Amino acid sequence: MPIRIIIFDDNDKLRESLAYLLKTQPEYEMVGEYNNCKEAATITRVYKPDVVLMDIDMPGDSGINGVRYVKETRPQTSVIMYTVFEDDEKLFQCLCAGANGYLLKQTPPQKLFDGIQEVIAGGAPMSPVIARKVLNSFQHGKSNKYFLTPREIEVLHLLIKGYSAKMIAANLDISFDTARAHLKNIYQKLHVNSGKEAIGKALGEHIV
Amino acid sequence: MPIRIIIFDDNDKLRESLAYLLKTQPEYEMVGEYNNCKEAATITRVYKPDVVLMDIDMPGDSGINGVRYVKETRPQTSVIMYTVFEDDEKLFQCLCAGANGYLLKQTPPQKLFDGIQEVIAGGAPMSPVIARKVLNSFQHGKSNKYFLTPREIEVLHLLIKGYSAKMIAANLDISFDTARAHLKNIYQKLHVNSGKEAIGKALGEHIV
DNA sequence: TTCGGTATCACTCAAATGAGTGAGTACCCG
DNA sequence: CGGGTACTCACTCATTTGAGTGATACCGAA
Repeated sequence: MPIRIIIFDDNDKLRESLAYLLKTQPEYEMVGEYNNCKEAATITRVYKPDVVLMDIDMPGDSGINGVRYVKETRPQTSVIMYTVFEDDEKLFQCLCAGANGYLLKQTPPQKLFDGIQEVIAGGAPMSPVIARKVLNSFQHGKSNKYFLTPREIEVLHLLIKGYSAKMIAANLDISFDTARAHLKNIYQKLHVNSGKEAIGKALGEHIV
Repeated sequence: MPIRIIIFDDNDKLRESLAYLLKTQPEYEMVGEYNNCKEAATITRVYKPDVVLMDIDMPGDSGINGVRYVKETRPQTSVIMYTVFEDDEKLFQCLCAGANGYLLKQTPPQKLFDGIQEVIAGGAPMSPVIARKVLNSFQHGKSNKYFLTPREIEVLHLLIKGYSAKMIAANLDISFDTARAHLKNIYQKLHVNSGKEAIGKALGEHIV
């Protein structure tokens, strides 16, 4: 059974030649090509594609919204971004919108075919420079610019898990008042005045 | 100039056969292989490898610490995790520690070679299932599987910012008790029983 | 029109929390 | 040895919070 593919790209020449290229391969079936993604939801619902190739820069709704339309309508459809942008902002917006792959337009056709196969197999094809950016985004290690002591970090971890002072005391085998003392010190160091603020700050600034 | 490679893996048989395999390729130079990563920092400083293949499950320091040692000592060295684990926890710990790639041990040799070339070229080789996990981690698509109402989402946002019930009431221009009523409903829907837990759950599960 | 959901508000009560103050022990480092 | 830091614990006090109960008003769907 051929892989059903739809392309959204406002560059007519590129889109058509890409469609032509895919049609020459027996394992793919082009079920649609569009120069905008306004109707992406309807199109997806009607044609049930296995794979969608989505450009970003299109008139009207951008491809970032296009991803949302497709994934909200039919989550099992794999969406591969196919664009010239290696801009961080757009990249992460696409990923957050649920894109399953991200290939730059400089990708040679054979690699594009590989990517389609990979995404069908449950993978996530990415151009090397993109994959690197994605992994780099994880390297924001705990800074600890607030000079929390080891014990305070332990307490903060439990606090983030939603533990009350009493539970923290029991968990660390210290007295209730000691747990509260640690919490007070943590709040001072983080310049907050409640556990809720501390949790927000800790999670937001990746302190832990 | 050959690519200088070091392997850390406590499986002697696998490590040695891998080293042998790499030695047969003229473009690679094996400059070391170790069954633990205790001295990874020193080894990295002395031998200046271009690429490090790092297992996770090793006696003593785990490969996750190994990544830290290598990247702290010599950031320009690329570290590729090479392991059987596709466990989420370990995966993201490795990425946060600065790994530049993540290949499962089931990867055929040719793909491993490709991965080494890719990482040298500035890419981030990942096994398909890993790449998919990584991209999935970005899909903060507000799931709202807890059926929060629009108003409750507003309240939750303020709660996450550390606002007290009184502040939420003032901010939304509603009474103190109404704000508390919304909070109580939110806690019920999230199956928690404190604001701290709600914040933890909301941020942890990317509800908002 | 009735029913359900949402949003609003009020009251009570026990428990938890934040803030302040003080103090003892242990350890490392100079 | 002395000083600093971390960790521990106790007590008070006002405020906040979670939980329970009940009520009113609006709106859209059945």
